[in-house]
Amino acid sequence: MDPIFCNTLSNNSLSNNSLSYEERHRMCYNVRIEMTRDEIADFFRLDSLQAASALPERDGPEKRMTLGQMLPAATTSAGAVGLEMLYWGFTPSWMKDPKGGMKPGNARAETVATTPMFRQAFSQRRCVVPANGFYEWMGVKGSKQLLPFTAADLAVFGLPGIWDEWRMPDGGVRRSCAIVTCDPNGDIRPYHDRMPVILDQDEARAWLSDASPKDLQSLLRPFPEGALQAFPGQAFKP
DNA sequence: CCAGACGTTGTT
DNA sequence: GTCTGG
DNA sequence: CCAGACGTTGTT
DNA sequence: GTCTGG
Repeated sequence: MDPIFCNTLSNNSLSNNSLSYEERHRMCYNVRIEMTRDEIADFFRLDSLQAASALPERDGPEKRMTLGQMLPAATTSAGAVGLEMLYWGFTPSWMKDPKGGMKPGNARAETVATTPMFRQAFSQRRCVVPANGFYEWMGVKGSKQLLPFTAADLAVFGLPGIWDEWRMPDGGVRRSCAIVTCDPNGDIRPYHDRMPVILDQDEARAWLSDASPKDLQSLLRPFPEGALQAFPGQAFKP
């Protein structure tokens, strides 16, 4: 059995940045990525050997991923879909010093195609992060908890994103991503005014294809109402 | 015209 | 790199 | 969420 | 007072 993904990827300097506790946890999306590499490969219809070579093994029990960590993602290179790890926090190629700079973890569906920061990535560098859940804040100020959601009919689903590559002075590169958000559906609206765009297998492939901007944009809509399940009994304090 | 921004979300 | 704000 | 702005024009 | 920017 393949190992399972975890929250903390040791030996990776990119995940070990200096975000404060507050900075890490005020971010909108807390994503659940708890699946085998085979399950990830299956979702993207890729060979499990490729997943095994591109993605690291688990090194801990955590499964809630947040900004500043490395995420498994499918990207397209020379027309072929492959897997890699991307830093969550979009770091544009023109950024002078990625430490402390602007590194958004989300891109709005309404603006991702046109806003200067994202436009080129939208047309040329799209990715999909596999997930099997996400979390929304629940409760009153002072005692908020993270409420888990899953997609009723999708054990694994895809979170569309965009990525860019930042060249380090020493010649190394950091590939990073942002995940696309949209209006909430009726399941999420009680908790938040945004939600991640959620794609099934076919839609994920379409997002990774060279589809027209119009067709790409049409993928970025709220998940059908009633298709998400909340698990209040599993809510937790981070 | 040039300097500076360029993004998202919102809690312990 | 490209747009915007002063 | 809080601090700070809140107006206009626009160059050698 | 209300909007915007961070």
